[in-house]
Amino acid sequence: MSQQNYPESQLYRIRHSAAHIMAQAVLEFYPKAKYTIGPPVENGFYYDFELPEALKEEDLAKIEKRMRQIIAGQHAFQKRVLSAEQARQIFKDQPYKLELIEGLEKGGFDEYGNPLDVKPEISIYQHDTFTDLCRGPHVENSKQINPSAIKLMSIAGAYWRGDENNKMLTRIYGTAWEKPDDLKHYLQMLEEAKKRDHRKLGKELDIFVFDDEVGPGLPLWLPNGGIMIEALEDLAKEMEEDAGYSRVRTPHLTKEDLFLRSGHLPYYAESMYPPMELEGVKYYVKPMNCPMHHKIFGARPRSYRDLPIRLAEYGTCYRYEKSGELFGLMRVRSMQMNDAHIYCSEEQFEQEFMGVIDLYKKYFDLFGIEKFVMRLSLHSKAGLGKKYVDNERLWLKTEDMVRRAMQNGNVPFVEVADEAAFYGPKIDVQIWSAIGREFTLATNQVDFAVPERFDLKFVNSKGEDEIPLCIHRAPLSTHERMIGFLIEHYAGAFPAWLCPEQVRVIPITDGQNEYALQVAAQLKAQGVRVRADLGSERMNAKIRAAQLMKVPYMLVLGANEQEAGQVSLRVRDGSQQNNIPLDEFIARIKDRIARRASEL
RNA sequence: GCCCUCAUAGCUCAGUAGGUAGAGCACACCCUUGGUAAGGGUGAGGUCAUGGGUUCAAAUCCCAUUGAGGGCUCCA
Repeated sequence: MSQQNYPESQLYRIRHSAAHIMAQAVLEFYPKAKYTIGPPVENGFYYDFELPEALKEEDLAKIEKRMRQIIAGQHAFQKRVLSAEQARQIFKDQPYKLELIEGLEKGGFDEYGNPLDVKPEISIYQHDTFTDLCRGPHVENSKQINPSAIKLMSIAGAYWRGDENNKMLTRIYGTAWEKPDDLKHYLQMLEEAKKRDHRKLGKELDIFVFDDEVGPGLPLWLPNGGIMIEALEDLAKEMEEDAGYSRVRTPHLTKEDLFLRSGHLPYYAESMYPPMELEGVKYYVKPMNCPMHHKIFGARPRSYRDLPIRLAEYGTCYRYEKSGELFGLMRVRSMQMNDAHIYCSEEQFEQEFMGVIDLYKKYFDLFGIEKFVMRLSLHSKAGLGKKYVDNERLWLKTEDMVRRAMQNGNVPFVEVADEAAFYGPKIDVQIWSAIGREFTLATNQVDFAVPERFDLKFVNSKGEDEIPLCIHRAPLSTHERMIGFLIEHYAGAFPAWLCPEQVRVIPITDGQNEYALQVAAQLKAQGVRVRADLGSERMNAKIRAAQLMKVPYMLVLGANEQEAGQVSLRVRDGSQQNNIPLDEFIARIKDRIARRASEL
């Protein structure tokens, strides 16, 4: 992200000032509105209001129109520094502003709640009839905003100070650019992004569906999705076998006792489906596989000679995500996780942890994933005991172990507080969906707490019992999120090894139907996923159909090919190679698939 | 869960002064036998998400429920 200088840029000023102008317009329409904060954001700005009545989408047009009038007034933006007392006078009818002033007076945080080293001065910005508590910066004059380069985008709800216990405010999102062309490009880009949205492509490519009677967040994988899942599992199986993992299998249900012991119930109960009770025993559907793997580790006495023990499973889990949190395949309620738990000694930790990072890299190279950020997710003192295991010393120790391992391995990462698992710090791989929403794709976590609760131990070289560390990892995420991501990453044009249908055979006339079936049968015998299109459409229409389904290889067969035992190849990119001997094509496609090649 | 928006045929969508539904694609059948992104014809398909209400009359207006979308909160 080259946004380092964003807060100093003219664009930032334009957006910040546009936010003020929008607030002025809103206050003119709703004089009783209370206004809160309105910062620039990545592609625009927003402002949060408490309004006396619900704002409708159609109201945006009139607000936008009024904004253009205000801009045309060529108003200067003037800053004034003042005392807290003076500020309180000015905003005496604005409770949110008074709360902000109080915070500024106390120091330590700016008006958005970000920590500050020095106590901030209190300043206001004024233009036309509107005055806001604000540290700036702004444009000098509203004429520096191009009225044809702004647009109000949407209305949303947002909790005051981002806390769901607070009142929900009305947020208006807008976008603003230096030139009208920039706005146009931005809007076009949004349209393009929608085309690769996995929810749209997933439907078009017959990969998955949701059904009202099955339930929200519970995807049904269609045959094409099933093939992709198996391709990913084959990949994971190979890679994990090479990396010394053992595969295990565990049930979807367990008694309550297991989650009481693991500590998940108090921390995690909200995200779990409620228990079912039979013969006086409560059972839960599992939201994660860890406790079962711990039980497998603990099922036998372990020696330091056995370590590290790496237990892998594509485990199916169920999490009760709140209804508004569901998002296509990216956030679901049933998921199959590329899970594994590595039990190791402290001395083995760095090598094992970085072994997982290496696995990430291999996968990301294979998929050509370049836009991601590795995030060291740390605990927060404020959440100790509530969200996190209450042991500051072990938090600091394990966080430092991860930090040093990453540094020694020269792997770039960022650190973010208050994002850890309840049992330890982790490296999360952050990616962005087509429409720009951020997700954790893969994760690599340290657990310094739960092994002890499960009484897990191994006998060390001195003959003493020692508690192992546990690494939780999911490089291929869940099938749901991974496939959701891959659909968008490839815009549906998957490499051949992942494609549900790898070859479409297209006879030119029905005189070649027989030959087409023969060719398809030969490919199928070699393990290639192939379909012969014997419909009564013209060849052109069949090619179009195959292109729309993003089939990588089309074999066009006419009388010439049939006579010579050849095929004419049309590749998904539109290129053609005529008169290839069938054997040669089979050898070539088998090679591409076996190598999981990205080229076609 | 909360705020806003939305819900018409398998898909994409028309249907605003309330008068019991329409197109294209896909599908089926017939004709067409064609060289690299749509050949032609015919036909089948919807109790307009569900449940209430207003009205002589509701896809259309009102309420509730369910589901979806944009955000917030929360997370693989």
